[in-house]
Amino acid sequence: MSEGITKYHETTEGVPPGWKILIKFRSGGATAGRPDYTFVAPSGKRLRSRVEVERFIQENPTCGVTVGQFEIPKNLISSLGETGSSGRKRKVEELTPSDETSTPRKTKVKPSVGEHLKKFKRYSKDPWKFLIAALFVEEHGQVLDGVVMGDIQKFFNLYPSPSHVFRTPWIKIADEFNNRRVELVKSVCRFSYELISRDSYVNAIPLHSLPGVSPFAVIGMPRLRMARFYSAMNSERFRSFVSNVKDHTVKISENLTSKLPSSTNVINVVRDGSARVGDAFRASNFGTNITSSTMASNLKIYSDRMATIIDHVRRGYDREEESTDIPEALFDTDEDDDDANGNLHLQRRRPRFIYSSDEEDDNAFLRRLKWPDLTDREVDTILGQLDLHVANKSRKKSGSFLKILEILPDDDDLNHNTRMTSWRDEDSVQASTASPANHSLQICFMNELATDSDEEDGPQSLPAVMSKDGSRESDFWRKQARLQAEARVALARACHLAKMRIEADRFRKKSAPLSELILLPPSCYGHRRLSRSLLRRLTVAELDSIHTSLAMEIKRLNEELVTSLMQRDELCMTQDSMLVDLEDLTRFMQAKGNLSVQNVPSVVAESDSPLNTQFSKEGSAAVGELELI
DNA sequence: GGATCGGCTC
DNA sequence: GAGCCGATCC
Repeated sequence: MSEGITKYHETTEGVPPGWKILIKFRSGGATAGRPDYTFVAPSGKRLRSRVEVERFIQENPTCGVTVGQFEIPKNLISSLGETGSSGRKRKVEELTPSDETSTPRKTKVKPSVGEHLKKFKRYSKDPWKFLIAALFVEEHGQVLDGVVMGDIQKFFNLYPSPSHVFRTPWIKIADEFNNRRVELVKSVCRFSYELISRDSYVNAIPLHSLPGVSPFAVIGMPRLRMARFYSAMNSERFRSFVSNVKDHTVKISENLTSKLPSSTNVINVVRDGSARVGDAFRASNFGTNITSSTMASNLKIYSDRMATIIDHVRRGYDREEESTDIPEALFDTDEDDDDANGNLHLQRRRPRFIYSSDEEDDNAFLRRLKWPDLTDREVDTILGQLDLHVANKSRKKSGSFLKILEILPDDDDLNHNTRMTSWRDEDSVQASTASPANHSLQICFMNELATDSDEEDGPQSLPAVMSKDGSRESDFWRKQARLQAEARVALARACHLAKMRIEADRFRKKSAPLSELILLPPSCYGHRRLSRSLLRRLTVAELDSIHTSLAMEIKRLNEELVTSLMQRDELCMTQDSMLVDLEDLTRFMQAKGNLSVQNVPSVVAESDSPLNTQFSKEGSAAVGELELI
């Protein structure tokens, strides 16, 4: 009955003379062990079911048989001793972690859907893995099966962390899957790039506007959990925004208030558990939009928040480096997702801003980034504020350049966070601390408090030089010398910080994917540059769209360049005039010093920086007073 | 077009 | 779980 070479069992039972039945037990897959029957006609025609036999009879009425003559010999199946159910059970037990290859079919045995589900849910302990796995499922179809689970496992074996993806060209990853999942691989790469390089996830929206919510529904992942997942990823921003809305609604400008309804609605749907994944993300994203568009009116609130965020990021990163633990889940996987109140527990866990897997080289990789402890947006914000204040400096006499520089990160400075937090605080108590380490800060407040009168040691003592009292005058000179020394320190520091800033700018520009500069068509997702081969694959419409975007970007950059050049000219002129003032003042001071005071520290007034121009301003005031005498 | 496996329907 | 049929590989 059975043929030795093949795994076929052949019988003539249950079929008319001349016909036969081939019985084959499946050897692999989720349905391993299940028998397949093939009816073979005398002509050799193979039919897979009685339905096909019936169709065959209808098409060949002369064959002289009826469908009633065909019956699967059940007794034979059971006597062969290999039933579908027993086969499947056995195969499930054979499942091992290495149960995946590039050919998911044939040799490998795969678990049941239930097993797939269990395995899939294990991925939820790692947000990145979970999302990648969900994308695989989404791309593959509606239901978990062996093929997609094999591919997922294979993917994670090859690329166990986002940084592995980051380091591998997407085309190579696609190759690993015989280019069967090209679009998916692009999405995965794109998301991984973002996950590893920043703490906001622009591409979460495009990813999930694939019918991306469905996989979570399919596998029973409550939407709230995903909402929480995204909220946790962005929780600092999200929290900041919620606080803004809650605590500062009154203070927020009309412009911002006009945006509130939609944002708060989004938050509410997240809170009451009816949110979809995208809603949670958008809710957090609203926070960034608001800050960018209304920063001017809400600057203080925002800068405080930013300081907190930066503080958290920095501390988070430091701890990241110390820790070798496997990344913790962003949420409790075993708890009930929809708790009694349906509330998100945003505060429950400290978010992880920079993904780090358990591989050492991840940290090495992250260290290679020039500003690993600040996200692009934060750098943007800091630099944006810096630009704003540098631009305003020439117009506002109270603007303090050094004060702004204080908010830039300084590796040697452990106390930066404290100062960052209060850098906008007009009533800061630091004005009176004047610790030796805070030279530049002290100078800041010298400018800041120029009009105050309650500080004895402040610059308001400058007019004291008018006094004929010799001790007061020498006090003035001592102060001047000290301030100049401090200024030099601050200048050296400013130079260093400026270099850092330029480097950061350069790094940001270099690392900015093309998609951040222009609007790319969806088929370009996952690409960091427009290669020739990629362009060849695009349609004319897509190329036209890219061309338009590039033209717009070029125009914008040109305008930006012109503005910057004009600004630079203006600043140069201001600086020149201040230098002249400073020179005059120095000459005057030296002359006066020679006349009235014998023992005066030499004054070196070489100046090529904004700091000395600040000083020259104070000096000019002093000159004015002297001339009155 | 056969072989193989997934997955849907009943 | 059996039967049927689609999808995919070879």
